Amino acid sequence: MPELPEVETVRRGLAPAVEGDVIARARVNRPDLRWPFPDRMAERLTGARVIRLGRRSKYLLADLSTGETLVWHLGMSGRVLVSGRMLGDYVHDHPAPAKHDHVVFDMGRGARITFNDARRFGAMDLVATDRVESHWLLAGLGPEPLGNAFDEPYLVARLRGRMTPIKAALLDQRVVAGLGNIYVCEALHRAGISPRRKAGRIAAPRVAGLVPVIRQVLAEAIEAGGSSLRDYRQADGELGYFQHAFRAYGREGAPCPADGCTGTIARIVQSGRSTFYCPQCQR
DNA sequence: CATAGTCCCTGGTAGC
DNA sequence: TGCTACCAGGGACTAT
Repeated sequence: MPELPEVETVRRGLAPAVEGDVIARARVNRPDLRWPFPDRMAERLTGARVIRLGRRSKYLLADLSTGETLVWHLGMSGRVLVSGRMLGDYVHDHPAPAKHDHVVFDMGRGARITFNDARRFGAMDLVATDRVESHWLLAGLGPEPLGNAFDEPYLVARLRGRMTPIKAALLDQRVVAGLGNIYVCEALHRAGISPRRKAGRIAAPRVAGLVPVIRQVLAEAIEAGGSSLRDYRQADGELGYFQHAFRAYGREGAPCPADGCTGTIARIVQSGRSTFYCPQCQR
């Protein structure tokens, strides 16, 4: 799935196709993804104007003229494709209907938005716009890593006393919202911190050092249009290219790219997921 | 509360 | 165009 940079890339690609436009017709091809869709979702979306397309963590948030907000998660394998016309320009032909095209929006200005999600871990819900922040999926999320609330004193305080490995702590969306397996591995590699170290046992200055590193790696990934491994694509169908900049993720057995390091990237499993790191320079 | 493990689902790939 | 095992970007739920 898309982690924060991928969702932000999708948001940027989608916004010009939908903001200010009306959902002329919403088609919902099945009753659920991870959870049942809200009652009468297609009817509630059809005719609504999209005021703004925002993002919180890995969630897209489409504020509608009806006073509701569409809360949209792409899960692990969710893809969003824009076809037809965007801002008066032809993007490309509508794709042939494909397996796992679960929700399709035909916009008034001629864009078509297709949400395809093979694994169906994605989700959509509708909530009153003035209560988005208390939606059950969003209420417990920690600060945005690129926002002002995520700073060195916050992270140090938040991890104090925690016995869980730093890898798991950074994946915990209550600590910081939007990091996933790839960018946690990349941030820890850049910071020179072992993913196995207990979060609360890392010297405060080193924890503090994670803050700018996390910001930097996310910013670079957004700049690159995200990382394309299997499913992820930008909204225009193009691949992101940050995967070519990975220093640790997916590089088991390859030489560590850190300056002066002669180590080899290793793969271990932590809480059931792969962690890639350099045992030599990440301590 | 914090933590670790399981499960949801499909599809791609490696190995036989 | 065989079969099987394993792996995958998330995260809620359960048990301890």
